[in-house]
Amino acid sequence: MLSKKSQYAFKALTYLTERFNDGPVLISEIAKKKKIPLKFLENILLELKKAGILDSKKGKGGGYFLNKSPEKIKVATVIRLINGPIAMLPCVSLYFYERCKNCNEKHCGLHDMMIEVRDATLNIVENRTLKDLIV
Amino acid sequence: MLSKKSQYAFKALTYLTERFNDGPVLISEIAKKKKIPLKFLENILLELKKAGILDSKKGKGGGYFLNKSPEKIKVATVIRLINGPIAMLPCVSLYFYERCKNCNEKHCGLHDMMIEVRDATLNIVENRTLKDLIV
DNA sequence: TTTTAAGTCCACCGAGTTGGTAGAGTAATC
DNA sequence: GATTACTCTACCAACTCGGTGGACTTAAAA
Repeated sequence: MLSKKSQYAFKALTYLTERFNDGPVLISEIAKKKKIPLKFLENILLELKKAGILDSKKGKGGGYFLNKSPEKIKVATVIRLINGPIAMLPCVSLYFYERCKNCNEKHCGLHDMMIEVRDATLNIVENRTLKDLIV
Repeated sequence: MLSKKSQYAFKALTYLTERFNDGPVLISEIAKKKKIPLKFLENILLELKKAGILDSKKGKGGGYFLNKSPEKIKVATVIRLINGPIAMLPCVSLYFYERCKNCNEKHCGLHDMMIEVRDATLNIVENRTLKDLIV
């Protein structure tokens, strides 16, 4: 399951995608419209900014905005950033790989199955962007 | 990601699948062979027993064993039992469904995408059993 | 019938994560 | 210089995860 934080992140990003090219959007506006706790949203947006997905402007007329166009921000990137690994096991993760202690990965049925699951998931989330999330 | 508990559960179940029809297997044997902390494994096996997947026998010659044949125990069942929802969002979960507070589910791109992910995953884990995990 | 092997059960624990809040600081604009 | 709005640090409660300790119960064998 995606954490609440991830769910909030996607709501906020969806909102910023709809507002893309409208200039900076206030944190408070996003929080209000998307019903996200304000201070918690601050943390999330800051994290997204540090990762280069968002940028911000201080002072009057300031706020947050997407740093690239929505079709260049992959869903998979956001999940990995806020939620962590997409794979179900560390030993089948591409970005968070860890060797499996007690199976040799060559003859492990669970391993093989989880690779299939990972690929089926990646096939979707690697090929969708924020733009695909607005209907 | 599957929790460590889930990973241990699968290791133990794999072992019991290999030993199916050999009679009860000691917790201590499973723990040793699969390198799982003994007391933690106790909890896991007990939980699997309460769910009807395993059964046990007390006293000398006792131990744990599968309650049904391995090809009748689906991977999806074990994941849901020990790890929880398979879906990435509560609003697209079949067994742990919760209504989405801030999207109407009819016009939510994230929702639609996560249904695809769920189905791709279920297509694999609903059609595999413990028997498929041994190679 | 006593011993003993083995599972059962329950309480507890430390560390980390999640979800969230408070408030001072800093930068940009008017 | 006042105002606006993001930045940053610190903090918090609740929960989960991974794990332990120990008393209890059952059942079989001696």
